Amino acid sequence: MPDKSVKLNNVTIKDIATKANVSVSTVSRVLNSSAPVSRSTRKRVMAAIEQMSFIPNELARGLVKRSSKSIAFMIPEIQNPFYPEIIESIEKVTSEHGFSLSLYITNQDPEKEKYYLEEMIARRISGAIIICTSITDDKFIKKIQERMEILSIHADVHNVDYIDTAGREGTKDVIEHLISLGHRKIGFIGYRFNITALQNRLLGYKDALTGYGIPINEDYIIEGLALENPGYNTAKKLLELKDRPTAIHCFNEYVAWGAYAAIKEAGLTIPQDISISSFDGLGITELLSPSLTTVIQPIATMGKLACELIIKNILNRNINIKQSIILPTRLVIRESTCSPKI
Amino acid sequence: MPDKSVKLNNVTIKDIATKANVSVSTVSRVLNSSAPVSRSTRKRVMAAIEQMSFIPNELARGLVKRSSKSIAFMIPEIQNPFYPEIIESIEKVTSEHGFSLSLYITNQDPEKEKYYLEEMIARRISGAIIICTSITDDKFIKKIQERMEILSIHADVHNVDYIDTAGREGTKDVIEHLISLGHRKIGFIGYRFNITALQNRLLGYKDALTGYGIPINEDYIIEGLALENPGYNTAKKLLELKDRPTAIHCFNEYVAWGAYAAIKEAGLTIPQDISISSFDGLGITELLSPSLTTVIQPIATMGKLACELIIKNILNRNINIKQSIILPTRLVIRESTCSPKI
DNA sequence: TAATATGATGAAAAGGTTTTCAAGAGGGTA
DNA sequence: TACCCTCTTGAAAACCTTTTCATCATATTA
Repeated sequence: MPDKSVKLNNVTIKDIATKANVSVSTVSRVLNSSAPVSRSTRKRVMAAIEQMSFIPNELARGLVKRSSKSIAFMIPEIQNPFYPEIIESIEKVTSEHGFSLSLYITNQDPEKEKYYLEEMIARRISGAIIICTSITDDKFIKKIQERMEILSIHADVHNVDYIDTAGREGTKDVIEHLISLGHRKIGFIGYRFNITALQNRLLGYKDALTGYGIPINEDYIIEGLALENPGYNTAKKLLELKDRPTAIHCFNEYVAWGAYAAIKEAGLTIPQDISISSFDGLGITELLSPSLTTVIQPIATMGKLACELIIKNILNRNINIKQSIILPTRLVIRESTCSPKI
Repeated sequence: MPDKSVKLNNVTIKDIATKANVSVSTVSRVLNSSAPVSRSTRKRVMAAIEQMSFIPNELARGLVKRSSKSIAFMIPEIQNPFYPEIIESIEKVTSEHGFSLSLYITNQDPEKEKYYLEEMIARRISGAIIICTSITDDKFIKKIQERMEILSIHADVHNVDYIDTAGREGTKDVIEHLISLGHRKIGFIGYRFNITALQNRLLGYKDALTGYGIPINEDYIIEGLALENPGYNTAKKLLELKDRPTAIHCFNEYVAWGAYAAIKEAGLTIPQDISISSFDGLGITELLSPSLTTVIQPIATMGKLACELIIKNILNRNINIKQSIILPTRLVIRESTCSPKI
């Protein structure tokens, strides 16, 4: 039987020092190039490291440095393909800078969010990027901030660095597009989480309608979605309305997919029978058919900026002023929207 | 201007000891319930902890415990929705057991894979789950194994715990289904990464054809896919063949989506003009239309088992025998397959 | 030549825990 | 009364680094 047994080989900086016949301080200097070391000693030390395949203990390092050189990303869920996409962009930056990336999935449970943030502090995580958080307890956040950098995406938290995309304006744009096509009965499908981004985009929806003097029909707006198959179930409901909308805008593309399924199942055709629009610009959505009219938010850029900013703050903890960055969106008109049937 | 300035408040076990008028050892005992402490002292200590909002330093803890109580998950990519799905199941288990989860994305670059594994050791990660690895260097793996638990998914690495699903059998099943419908010209679309799982499922494809005496047409098999839009581009190529297949099996569902797009773009209908089948059973795929005939592999179970097994091994490092678990798959016939036109 | 700067190195403290060992206080038993 | 146990606690070592301070040798400057 194959035996994967183990002898815990733990060579330390001390062993290297002994082998290279120098002090541990010198080894440390070689390791970190933190002070000049003569060419010959350096060579000896390097050789010892190589021979003993020494790997420095980051735990000990972090202990004295008071930081673990790692970033946490706290997300409500991961099934929505928006998250993998932004994770990818964040991971790229962390790995470039020698930070590791920890993932925390909260299901947007505020208790869990708080618990995780404290856990991050325990682990001396250097900084946390939180997205779509539901925490509103400013005092708590302030306490956390005393111990760790935080940056929030898609939710404007008091005194916390903030990155978002122009959800209100972007949504207004696409709704105006629908209106310009002749739609007056426009549905709005929200999302399972009650996040500020949702409220924000909903405002854009109302802006557009109001701007054109179209009364807001609350029956057309569905905010809190079911846990399973969000989008699918909601779209179904909208389709069952006596005076059903001729167009539906979906808060995000994950929801739009569900709507697509529901509409096809009902035997209706997009866009002839009903127009669909959405918000996100996910790579994967480009495979949808008919292609989806959507508001593209620069997801990768958002992740990249967020991560770069938090790393900058970590490396240079004296930047004390809250930063806010709102990135522009871009409407892309594709096949899923057209004028309503007369 | 809002000022988020900081005074690094770092209360330690020592401060608690002073405040509660006990020794640090006693505080530690309270913290870990590692030894009996009298009711009254415990109370005083707890009060001090509460009052000073003390959070123990996991770095220091990990240093003496020689482990950071964290699991790493190393994946080649994250765009394929298979990964979020398995991440979710793993995160559930890690968080239940008080482990944190670190994510490493390798793009299946063997150098990066090695680099990351060493980084994990530096960080005293307790265990690494690796999936679809391309590392074949047994010596290297053995060295890693001396320092950290490893478990491999979808790739059988020498002497490393191994979890997989029955890709060969599952693929054979679905190909036989296509054959039974009357298909003889069956394409196979692979994936962008050259992983053992791919070779494995390809064997199942060949098993089925051979079993029915159908000659294997190499033109119908495409293994190495382009980086962008895998599936889409490949399906296009297959459609352009003079004698094009009447059915296409896709290695995974991410690829199948691309194939759907290509086929619709070519003005063909699924399944009347061409049947499509795949492998995965992703939740998100249920939204595809027409619904996809697929081989369901128990992704969440796989992640859960993997994580539970590695945690068991971490907690109990004397299990020295390689474990292999192969989970069964299940064919689900839906709308995307039918008999070929005569 | 004397004073000073620079380069190379080591010793020891610090970072915050857990763990081992030792010891004191009571209670019970012979 | 003398001895042994158990319960509770503290002191100190260990975990593995980085960093500060000090020392010595050599090179530079006045």
